[in-house]
Amino acid sequence: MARRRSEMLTDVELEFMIALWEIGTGSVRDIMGALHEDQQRAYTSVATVMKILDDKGFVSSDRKDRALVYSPAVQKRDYEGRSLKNLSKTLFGGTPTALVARLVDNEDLTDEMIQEIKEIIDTRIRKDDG
Amino acid sequence: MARRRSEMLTDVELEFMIALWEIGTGSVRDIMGALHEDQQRAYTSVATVMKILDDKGFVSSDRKDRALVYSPAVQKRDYEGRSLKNLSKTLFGGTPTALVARLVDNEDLTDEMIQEIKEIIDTRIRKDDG
DNA sequence: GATGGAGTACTAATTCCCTAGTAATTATAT
DNA sequence: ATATAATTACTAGGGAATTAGTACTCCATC
Repeated sequence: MARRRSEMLTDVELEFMIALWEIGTGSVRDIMGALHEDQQRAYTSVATVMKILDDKGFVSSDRKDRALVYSPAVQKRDYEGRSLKNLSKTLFGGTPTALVARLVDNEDLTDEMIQEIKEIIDTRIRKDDG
Repeated sequence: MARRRSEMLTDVELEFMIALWEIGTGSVRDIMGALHEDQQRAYTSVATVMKILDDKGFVSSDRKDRALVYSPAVQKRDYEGRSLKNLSKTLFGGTPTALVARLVDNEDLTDEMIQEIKEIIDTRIRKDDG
């Protein structure tokens, strides 16, 4: 611990966290193997970023044999929520409503997607009632 | 022009763009005055960032008298969409549905907000039909 | 005990962001 | 014309991100 300058992950840090979230727990070598990218990275580069993530509090580490095994200290769903809150705050005046309005504004969205979104909302409303 | 390393604005750049979007068009001094922040910034700092935004293509500049007058080259709604697409891609597997699901997952959301969101969706669906 | 392999820590180089000062330029007022 | 004010261009320095090399530690095996 100590860094924690930003609450948000950088692009590369996010890539690494996504890999770790997928495998749940893993060594540097495991994480290196789980990365989705085309770009090759040296083993030591991966190790360095994992240490930074540890410093920032996004992961925790345990020593198994001689290797460090990393686990997420922040769950993906939490970070997703944090990201949405951040985006909502910085760009949509803190109102999630405006965010959704812009989202469904997008021409790329198919009717099916809109329907799915509608169902998500309706489900949430029904859950509140019940 | 020339930089355009990232499609996305940094935090400070976004602050400045928000100021410019609000006033529509303005000189360095105008933008400095429109900034929402507590933090004071030197005139030359604002000028430097505006030049970078120009280099990156987010604004255009015209000389009026001796001063440069900046205008957005990217509209706020476009950047909002770009941000959502980016977030959707990096964190939600490219599916806006998952993004909305996480958004309405948030306990902070009041019933009123959920209702508003529902109306936004319903309006969009009706618009498609009509 | 020496050697080798695996892993971590340390360090470094590059690049970009952020801030702001100084110099140069241009216009205005006297 | 000269002094003054405003603005931009150039420059620099600190901090962080990214990448990766080197050195060092540990353990196992010969």
